[in-house]
Amino acid sequence: MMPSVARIGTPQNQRSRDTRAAMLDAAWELLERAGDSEVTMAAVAEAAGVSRQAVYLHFPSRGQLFMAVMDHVDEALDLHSSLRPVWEAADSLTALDAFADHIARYHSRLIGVVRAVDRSRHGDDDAAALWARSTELWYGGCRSVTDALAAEGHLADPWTPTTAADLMWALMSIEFVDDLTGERSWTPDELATRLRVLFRRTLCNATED
Amino acid sequence: MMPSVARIGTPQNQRSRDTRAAMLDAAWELLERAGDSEVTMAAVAEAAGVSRQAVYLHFPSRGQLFMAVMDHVDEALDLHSSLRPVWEAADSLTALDAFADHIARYHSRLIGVVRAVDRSRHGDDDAAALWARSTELWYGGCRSVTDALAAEGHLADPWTPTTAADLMWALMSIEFVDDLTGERSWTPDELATRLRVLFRRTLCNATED
DNA sequence: CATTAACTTTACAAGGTGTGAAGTTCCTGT
DNA sequence: ACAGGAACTTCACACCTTGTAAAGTTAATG
Repeated sequence: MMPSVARIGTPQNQRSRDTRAAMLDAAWELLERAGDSEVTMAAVAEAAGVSRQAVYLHFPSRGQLFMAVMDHVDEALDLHSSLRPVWEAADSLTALDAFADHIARYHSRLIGVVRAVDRSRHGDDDAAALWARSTELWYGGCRSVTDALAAEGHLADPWTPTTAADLMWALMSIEFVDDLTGERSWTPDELATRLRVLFRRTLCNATED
Repeated sequence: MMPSVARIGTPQNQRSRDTRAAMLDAAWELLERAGDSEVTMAAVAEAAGVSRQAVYLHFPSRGQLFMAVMDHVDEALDLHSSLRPVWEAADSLTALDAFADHIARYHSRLIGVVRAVDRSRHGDDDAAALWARSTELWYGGCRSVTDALAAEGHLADPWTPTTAADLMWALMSIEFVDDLTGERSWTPDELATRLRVLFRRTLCNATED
């Protein structure tokens, strides 16, 4: 007989799979609507229509819940298809534009979740690990684009593939996107257009096509 | 006889002024060194060499303590002198460069404090008010620069004084500065140089002086 | 129809914020 | 010199959060 702790996160019958999804949806909805300090385990449980303890049957801690929400959201929003135009771009300048679009349109929908993971990353080692993994992934995307830019001779003067990737990575941070789409009320489309301008002018040699 | 609550924040004799400063310094030091969730009232008290309750004699809440630290830091770091080159610049392009320097050199020293105020801004109405005031001030600085750029005909095509100020304001956010100086290990000087490049190329017509 | 996973309810420990009140120390003014 | 009071300490408490524990209930499954 397995100890009950081994079941956490992997319940076996149908009933629980629904409940787990309900919890993730509830947490997601709460995170996008309220500040993450208001998204307590009790609030998530109530929004999902279960008891507070039931949440702990699926997620060992608050931080791990948020991590699961992040995976859930990546799947629900189809991260892979949002990035496809970047990888399938014919040339690096097109990839750069596609990356600006990805940041503006995808990241503006992750604000609550990513912020929650960020804030629970101190003290929760698993959340810290997920954060590191995400950061690496995101930075890797930037780096691919800047490497391509450099290879095609588009990278302008003071920049190296590394420093250019650093900048792009900082510009895809949640706070940056949230400041502009939230506080300054830019629409995702406006953000996309202006990020394209920023990337092309700041990082690339003047070709203006 | 005044009720004792009216004394909070304005003690009257010498002994307490020293203690208050010690608390502010202790909180500042802790905030720059540790994550803000570790900076508890007890930790601040211990670092300042007083009891936890003594902190409440000077600051009614954790949020208000952080607000006071922010004022304290602005004074200690001489905010006004850091901004002087911006206001005294002969032309708007020089002001823009000076603003990039200010962001890189000044904001990189505010990271812990500003983040703490940001995070205690939900639930603490006073912290929210201070945040709004700071935001307005910072945005006002950006707007002055972009207005000057527009007046002198330097503002490039898609930008208006408003949207350019929005962007500059987002680029002076703590997270952006922290991502680059912390995670990506840019020095403040490197950040200053690269922000100048970004601002000049993204926002200004090509004059390249 | 017995088993068992999933869920509920209740209880609790630990640690944070903020309030309250009594006691101590030391400055200050008369 | 000494009374008053401001600043601080200590102890105690209410309330909220996370996370653990255990016993009871429901319902799917074999």
